[in-house]
Order: sequence, then C-alpha cells, then structure tokens
Amino acid sequence: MNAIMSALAEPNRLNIVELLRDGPRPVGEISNRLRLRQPQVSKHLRVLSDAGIVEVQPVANLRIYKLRPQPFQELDAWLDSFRRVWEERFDRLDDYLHELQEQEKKDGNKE
Amino acid sequence: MNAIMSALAEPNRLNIVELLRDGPRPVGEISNRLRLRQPQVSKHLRVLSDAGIVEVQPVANLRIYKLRPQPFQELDAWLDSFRRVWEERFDRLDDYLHELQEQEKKDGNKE
DNA sequence: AGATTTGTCAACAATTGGGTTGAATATGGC
DNA sequence: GCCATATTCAACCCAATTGTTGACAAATCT
Repeated sequence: MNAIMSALAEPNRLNIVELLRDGPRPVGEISNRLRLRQPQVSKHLRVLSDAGIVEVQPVANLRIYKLRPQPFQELDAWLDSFRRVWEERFDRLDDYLHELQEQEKKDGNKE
Repeated sequence: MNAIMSALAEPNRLNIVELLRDGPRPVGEISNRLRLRQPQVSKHLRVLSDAGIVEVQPVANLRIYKLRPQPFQELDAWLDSFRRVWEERFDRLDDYLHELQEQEKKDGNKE
C-alpha cells in the first residue's frame, strides 16, 4: 500500500499514470507529451514498475508501458476501509471523551 | 490530489491515518501506539493537517486529531476515473499499434 | 503560585529523491 | 556490417524531508 502511495506521490509520475489511463504508450511519447527528458521518464517508469503500477511490453525498438489493474484494486480496497469515515458522519469525538472518562474512573479507583 | 498522495506516502503518516480510522485520538496516544516521539508525531500531523486530511479539536490540554472526509472522497473520485482500467480488461495495446501504423502511412505519404 | 502534563516550535544532522549528463544496449533499415 | 532511433544505466549535484534535541506555551492539579 505504501509502495503504491509513494510511487504516486511524485507529480510527474502521477501525470504519467494519468496519461496511461487513456491507453498504453511508449517512453518517447510519454516524454514528448509531458515535456520530460527520456532518462527522467525511464527513471520514473522504473519506480512505477517496481511498485507494480505499470508493466512493459517491448515492440520492435519501442518499450510500451501500460497500467496494471492490481494496485488500483488494492487502493480501492484500502479506501473502502475508510468508507464509514465519510459515509456515516464519523466524528466519534464524544465516544473518545467517554472512553477517557472511563479510564480516569479506573485509574482513580486503583490509586 | 498530489497533496493528498504525498501526505500519505510517508509510512508513519499512513500509520497515523490508519490509526485515526478507528476514531479521533490525541497526540500522546498516537505517539504511544506507534512508538514515535511526540515532536515527530506533531510534525507529521502538521503535514496531514496542511493536506486537509486531519483536523484538530482542542479539549483541555489535549489536542485531539481526527480524519476529514473530503480527501477520501477526492481519492475515491480520482480512482473512479481508472475503473475501466481494471473492470473492463483494458489492454488496448492493439489499438495503439494500429494508431502507430496509421501514423506511419501518413508520414510515408508526406515524404 | 508552583509543579506536572501535553504539545508545538526552531535548529540541526543525516538521509532520501529528483534531475541532468554521458556512456551503453538493443532493434530495424540500408 | 553500419548507422539511426529508442531506451536504459551509472554517476553526480542539488533540494527537500525525516528524525532528533532542547527550549517554549498552555492547561491541569494541588
């Protein structure tokens, strides 16, 4: 999960991913569209590849990169565990304060 | 979007967010549970706060932090734009190769 | 008011990470 | 086999970020 996040945290990499959303692209085209130098794109693609976000498919002397579904599914699952944070109004501040009071009662009895 | 990602990219911050998923917590408790020093937690909470991921609510001498729904909604919306990448089998490599051939035809005619 | 607890701020050292350059590898066409 | 194209690799510099320490601010309790 963390690997995915840190890979997507870099702006250029996020742009690359959003570009690849429209379909597979070779390095050169990514480089042109995003106005980045090729070695830079290669480096970023390497990071994305290590994170399992993209995969390569060589065609002639081109290396065509495309998105892999898995990390997006993972991200979705992770996000799902936060659903109640925003679907229910999930404050729970009161809950915490009550817990705190309970705790103080116990501590008070002990000492 | 990028602000959210970079905030969540740091492992400790991700842990903090996952801890807060279960409800609001004061800095000290976060510090204890995650075995981090308080200034470090404060610093990370600052980053999360700047990204709009958490908000504070002072109670007595405690500062209780909790998650804000918005960034999670944004993340969900962003992820949604990638749905077809993994719901439909979204290869499109052939599409790209055909585009490429069309392009070559045009170039060939020009020169 | 004084002592204690909770938390932030400021400054510093150490690490990480991005960008650039130049050389190296692989493929296709002549 | 040789040249052009597409891409990666390695080494370097620079900027941003993390973690630590010590001082500081606010609230609580006696």
